Amino acid sequence: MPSSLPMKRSPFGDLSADLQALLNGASTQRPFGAGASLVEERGTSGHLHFLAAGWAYRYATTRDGMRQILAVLLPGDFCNPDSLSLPRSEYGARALTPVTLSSVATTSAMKLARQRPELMQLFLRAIAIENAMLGRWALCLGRMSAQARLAHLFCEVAVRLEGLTHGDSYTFDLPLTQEQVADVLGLTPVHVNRTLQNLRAQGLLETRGRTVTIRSMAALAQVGEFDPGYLHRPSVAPSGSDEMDKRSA
Amino acid sequence: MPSSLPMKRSPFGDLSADLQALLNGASTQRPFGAGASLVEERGTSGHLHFLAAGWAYRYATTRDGMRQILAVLLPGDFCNPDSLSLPRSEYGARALTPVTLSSVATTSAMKLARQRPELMQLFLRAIAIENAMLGRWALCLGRMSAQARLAHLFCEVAVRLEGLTHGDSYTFDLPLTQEQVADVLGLTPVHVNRTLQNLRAQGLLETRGRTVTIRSMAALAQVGEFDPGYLHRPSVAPSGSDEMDKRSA
DNA sequence: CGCGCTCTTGAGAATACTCAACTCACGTGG
DNA sequence: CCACGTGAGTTGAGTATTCTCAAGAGCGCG
Repeated sequence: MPSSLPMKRSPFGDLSADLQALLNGASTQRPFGAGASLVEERGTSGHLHFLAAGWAYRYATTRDGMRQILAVLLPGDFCNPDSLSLPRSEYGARALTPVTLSSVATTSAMKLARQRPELMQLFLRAIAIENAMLGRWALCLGRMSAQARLAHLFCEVAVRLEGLTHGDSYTFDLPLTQEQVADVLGLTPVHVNRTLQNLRAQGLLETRGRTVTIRSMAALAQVGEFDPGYLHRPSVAPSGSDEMDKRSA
Repeated sequence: MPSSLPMKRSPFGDLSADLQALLNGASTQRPFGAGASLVEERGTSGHLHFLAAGWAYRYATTRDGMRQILAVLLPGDFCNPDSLSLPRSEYGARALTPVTLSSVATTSAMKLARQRPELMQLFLRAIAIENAMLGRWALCLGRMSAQARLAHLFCEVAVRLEGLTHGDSYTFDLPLTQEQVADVLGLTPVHVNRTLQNLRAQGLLETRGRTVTIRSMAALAQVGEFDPGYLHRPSVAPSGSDEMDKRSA
């Protein structure tokens, strides 16, 4: 049931004409409820899923059921870009909020991509950015404190949302429970709770319900060693000139 | 200085004719000594580097100089596959042993790839596999014990080397110091040392100098929750039928 | 022979975890 | 309208894993 897409933008710049065509032409667009499974861990669905609306996450689990969230997915992200070249998905994906998913058979996507180098390059770029984000996250998991990881997460989400910034302060809704945040950070929910209280006590953050307010992005970025360059967003200065961390908490 | 490549195989299957052509035609092939910097962190070299011989690693660092190794690179791997679509590299790469590097300007690589869909798909697949490996590693860093991470690392390297297996036992040379292993695992060298002693005491491993012997891959894979499927190697059964973990330590 | 690098060991400390209980907000049904 | 149940957030106390600092042993190389 092709229909025109709500998304005009994506993290890869404006939604390219080719991608629009692919999604409008060959895709089915479907809603899912919060918590729904969008991609099966170790599944072989053969479909590429584009998150047209809503939040989701990618995760992997250990044998004893512990979960690591590998990515928080925002509108305009692909749920499983690697499905284009790998037969099976190594991770699962679930909806955090009600979502709208545009799905295309990977065969159709690749067929069009072979004809349109621009689309192919968009795919390549999408996976490369996933890579940069995962690499950055591995650095956080392996080498940064709980507090720094939490700060980094908030900074990243704030920047990716491109929320309206009032000066140096950002406000947004984060549809993640502390337990889910713990699964992103590789921590326990209890420890996330206490770390969050630290950040609040330092005046870096405020939370009311699911609404997060970053008091000073510069200060929080300092704590989380956050430099937005790795996101490769057109809207962010290509780095090198870091106006961001000239301040301290 | 084009010359014929020593590599006949790569992790992506036999080295495709197109890749051979690219590397033989437009590339410069250069040797580097152990420890040499192959890719600059945050650099913008504009070159794709193919590791024709030797070991290397990809890494990222924190502000205070701590290092996380993001990938161990073996012959046949690309050092920086994302250079194809991203202008700046988020990580650095260094040689672990003396290496031979085949380097191509990313513009040349992409130019050829636009003409040869097979090459483009090889690139896409290479990045997708990087992604799968990084995702798996994030799971290890976030949710697995020091012992499990170490076991996982040994299993992964053994499988990727495709070393000759004597029954269930693997032997290979690992040109990593314990400090470098610590940087892979997100641990301190001291703790790596002690964890290694644990694995040895359990009879899972032996080490003599840089030579590692995995006594029982099945048992070690059990400890490290290692399932080779995520490597997407042609030589490994596509998973589903796991003959690997029917045994325990 | 001595220097440097890696590996090893010890002891104490920090970070993060476990278990358990309690609060709070919210929605449902009696 | 209120009792109840549920899920999320919070708090406390004790524990475990991992880190830090420090020093010593082994080994290769100049």
